[in-house]
Amino acid sequence: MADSKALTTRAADFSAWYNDVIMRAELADYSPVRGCMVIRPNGYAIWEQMQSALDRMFKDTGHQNAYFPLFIPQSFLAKEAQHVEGFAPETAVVTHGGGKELEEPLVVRPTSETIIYAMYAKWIQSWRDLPVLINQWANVVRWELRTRLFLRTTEFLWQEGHTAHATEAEAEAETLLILGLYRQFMEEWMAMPVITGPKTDSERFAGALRTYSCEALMQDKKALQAGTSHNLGQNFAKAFDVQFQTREGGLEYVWSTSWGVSTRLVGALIMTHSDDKGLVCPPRLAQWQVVIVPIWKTDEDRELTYAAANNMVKELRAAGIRTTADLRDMKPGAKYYEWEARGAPFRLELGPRDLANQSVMLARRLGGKEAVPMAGLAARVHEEMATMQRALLDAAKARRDAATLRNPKSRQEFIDFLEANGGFVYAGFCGDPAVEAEIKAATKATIRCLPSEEFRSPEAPTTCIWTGRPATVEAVWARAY
RNA sequence: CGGGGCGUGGCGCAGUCCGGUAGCGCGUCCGCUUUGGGAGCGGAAGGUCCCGGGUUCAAAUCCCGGCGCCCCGACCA
Repeated sequence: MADSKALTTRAADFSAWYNDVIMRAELADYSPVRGCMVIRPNGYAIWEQMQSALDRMFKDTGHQNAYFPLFIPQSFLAKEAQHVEGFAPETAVVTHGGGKELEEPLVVRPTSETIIYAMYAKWIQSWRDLPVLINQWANVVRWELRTRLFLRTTEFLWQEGHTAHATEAEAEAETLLILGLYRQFMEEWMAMPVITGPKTDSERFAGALRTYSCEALMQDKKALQAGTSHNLGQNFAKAFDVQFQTREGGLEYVWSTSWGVSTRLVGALIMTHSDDKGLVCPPRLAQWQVVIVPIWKTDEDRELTYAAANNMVKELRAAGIRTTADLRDMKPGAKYYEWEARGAPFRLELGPRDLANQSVMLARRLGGKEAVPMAGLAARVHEEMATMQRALLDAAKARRDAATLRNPKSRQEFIDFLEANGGFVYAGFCGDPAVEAEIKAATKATIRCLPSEEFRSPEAPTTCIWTGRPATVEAVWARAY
């Protein structure tokens, strides 16, 4: 009985477990359209929490939201050579509208640089118009060959920031500012530690000068690119003729950036924290931080516990805690299992015994149950949430660090670690793209990023792990999603 | 596109090898009893067996041809 209701375990089949968690928590479902998913209310609620936190951060740093069209004239994509090369193979193209063949096919945006720069060319004339700091929340379509719920779907939701600046230095500062915001969001809200740094040329965004990313490690020890921030240099400005008059009277192309995170973050959240009972969601992103389950036998107790539960909802909500009471007519045990699968951080069990004691049973999603007094409950819950938020980040960091190898002594140690353990490997790299490709072919591992200073090893590697030639940089390898 | 698996009430499956008029579990609805870790009993509703063709007295089952989805690779936020 219990077995048939249990999820596939992580140890048995990580990818089946991942799908089970999503289905059981009702985060998403497959749709009638291949590769496209339906984000169900429980999943969308997490995305909304992510959106509101990120949106606040963007606005606090001077960005504004806008909205650009879903359709892009096909010729626009072709204006930037690398961009079209990177995205043309995975675009969906509209050839007919209103029953007639279109004069020029319209591409369903895979990303919006091109149409946005077409507009920036109109809007930007003078140094006084800069910087332009715009973000949009949108859906995009990329015709991926193989899809996975949240991690890679044909259509996905994201935000894409597009900024234009007067100088190269300002553009670089913006790129790094956003990278920092992403990192802050991932660590402080998602409780997901990341390493940051520039990508190698082969992993760079199509059309960018430089791409920085946030890289996280999932519980199966595979890496996931969680967010990217691109310094586009003047590439798109030149392709779309976005010029401005400088303070000195000259004519120059703007320096621009773009950056984005997507609903993939929901997948990252799941694979970072969840367990064999289902979703584990950090309190700061949980739809319901507290779920109250009343327990009763008689009609009289039912009245009393429901009334107490409703009062408790009011009290906790007034204290800024997202709280709901589960008043369905089900056995309490059934509700416990359900809310655990859905990832509610805390459950308050409220029965006649608790009412008599003026206390309530607080059950933590991470384990442990204890009676706590009703007086001061909100303050207690706030403490518990802060503790859980910290515990999740610490645990994720510990898992990542345990799955990290620095400075392997030999090529064989490098290979063995990736084969046997997985995880991140920090090692020296000669910088040769051909070597990077060879390592990928041999080990399936790619360079996730060239780690920023704070992540680098205390002693910089001096030789390339693959060739033995002098290392030009330290790189982080992993098998990735 | 290569490899694997699967298409049967809302969901999960059995039945397919060896053709004989569709079954189980969960869920749903009604009633009674239950409710501090996945409730019990009784009753009820609900199916173009993915699609098209063929063989046959007879096809979920055999044959041919399609379509779709999932998983594993190559490509990618």
